Amino acid sequence: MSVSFLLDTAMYGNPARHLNLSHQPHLNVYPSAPYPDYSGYHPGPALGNDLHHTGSSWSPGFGPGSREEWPPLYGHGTGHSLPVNGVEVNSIPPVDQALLEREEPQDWMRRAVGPTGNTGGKTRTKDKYRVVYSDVQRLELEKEFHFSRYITIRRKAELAGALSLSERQVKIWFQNRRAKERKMNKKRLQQAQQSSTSTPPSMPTHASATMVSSTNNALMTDNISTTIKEEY
DNA sequence: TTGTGTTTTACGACCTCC
DNA sequence: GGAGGTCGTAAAACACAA
Repeated sequence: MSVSFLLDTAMYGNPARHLNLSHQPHLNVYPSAPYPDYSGYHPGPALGNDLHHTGSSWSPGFGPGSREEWPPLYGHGTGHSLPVNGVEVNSIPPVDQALLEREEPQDWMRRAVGPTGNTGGKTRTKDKYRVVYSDVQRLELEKEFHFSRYITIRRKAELAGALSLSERQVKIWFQNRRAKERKMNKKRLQQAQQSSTSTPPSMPTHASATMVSSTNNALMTDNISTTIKEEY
């Protein structure tokens, strides 16, 4: 349990899951929910613990084109650090695998996929069908996602290095994450339509308002791909 | 426990763009 | 042709009610 709960409750207001931080001390790195409102995410004071994302708004335009000009996120010799609760802490050290991994997923990944990406046509072993990313890995991926739904080549490489994931894993994660968001938007839209047909028109709630906003975001994503590519 | 529904990784097929 | 997009899906991991 996990980041998903943290993020769900933080961003989606889903109380269904429970987080036991006492067993995951490393999560103290992120003691508070960095994204109070997922759909209506507005960077502000709440993002004080997210240095590399400050100064930009998470808008349907998905951030400034200057994103690539930022220094590498973690431990690339830049001395970059993340402020936590107003206290500067060292960047998440790539060498601290205990924080990054519940296990050593990359080991079996390398075995299963191999340097060429395939070992005889079957890429999934029966040992482990898939790995479970660590809380830190997922949190950092989420943070990046909330900055921009489409990760650039450079950021993908940086993030992969910082999180001990392959670039392919990062790419797939972003694809799955976008799919998740589309799915949620679709669900919200259906619920809104159902409620609008079954009940008399009423003032839009915060939820429905954010739904529309979020849906618009999703609808706009078709144009984002080209926008991001232009950054390269 | 266990059964069940949901979420999370990972992939293949297919499409678009350069 | 390669890279990366969506879409659909498989199966592990997980949450939770009974």
